Amino acid sequence: MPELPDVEYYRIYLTATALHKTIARVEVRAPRILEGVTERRLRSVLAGRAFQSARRHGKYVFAAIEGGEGGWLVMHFGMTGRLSYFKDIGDDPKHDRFLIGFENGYFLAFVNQRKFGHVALAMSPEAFAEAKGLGPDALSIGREEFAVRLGERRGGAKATLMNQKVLAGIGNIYADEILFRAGVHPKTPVNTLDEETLGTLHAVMGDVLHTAIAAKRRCEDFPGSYLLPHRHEGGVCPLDGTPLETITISGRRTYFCPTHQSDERE
DNA sequence: GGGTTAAACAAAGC
DNA sequence: TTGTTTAACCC
Repeated sequence: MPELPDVEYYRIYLTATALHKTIARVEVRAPRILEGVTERRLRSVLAGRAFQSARRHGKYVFAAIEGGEGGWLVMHFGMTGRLSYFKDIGDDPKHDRFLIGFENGYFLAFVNQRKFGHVALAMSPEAFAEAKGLGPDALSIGREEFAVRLGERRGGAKATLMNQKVLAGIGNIYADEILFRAGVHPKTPVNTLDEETLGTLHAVMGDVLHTAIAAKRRCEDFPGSYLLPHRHEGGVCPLDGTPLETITISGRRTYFCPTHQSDERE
């Protein structure tokens, strides 16, 4: 579930709550989520330091560690996850897998019910993205580069949008939303899209992501014309009431409107 | 061989 | 329920 807009919200949340506060303790409650780092190492890197700033690339949040050797804490939320800043350790959220305690007595928890998330360390967001082979962030990529990167692919539109190596940040939900608003069938091979459609797709992607980030901060308040609120069993197209169709793409449930997203392969 | 896709996997709640 | 990894597939 946490795709770019959700993760951007976590970045903002971390920035608002956890910067410039000296870290007093670190506790890993589910070692499984650690990726290439031990609890002992995390402690030695974080204890006595503070986070300086936070960034995001795709579905990853990075928190800069000031002082010491520097470096960045990296978090990925998997299917289910969020951050929670709270005061009383007795009020710790369910499924908190990684806890950072500050000297002011507050805690920042990495909440991850299904433990599909990851916590890691990196030299920089750039180095991490490079090592992972991530494409440019979906919110920063320009129209030109977007068109070039998609143009050289031959996969379906949805699969390509979700491919983190092509561009980073789009998942199942927002891929459906973007294609719906752009009127593109999810299986359309991207290398058959003309320049104009690619431009539309890029513009729509930016609109959808910005709208979603704003909606996250206003408690799931999405425009009625969006596919998202109708993306369920028996849902209908918000534009004309056509029953939405569902297909499976790469094992993912895909919702689309058969009248507004024509199949260009035919 | 490289790009693409389907299948397998991770964990927990219902 | 979904993102990532792995295996199998296709020019």
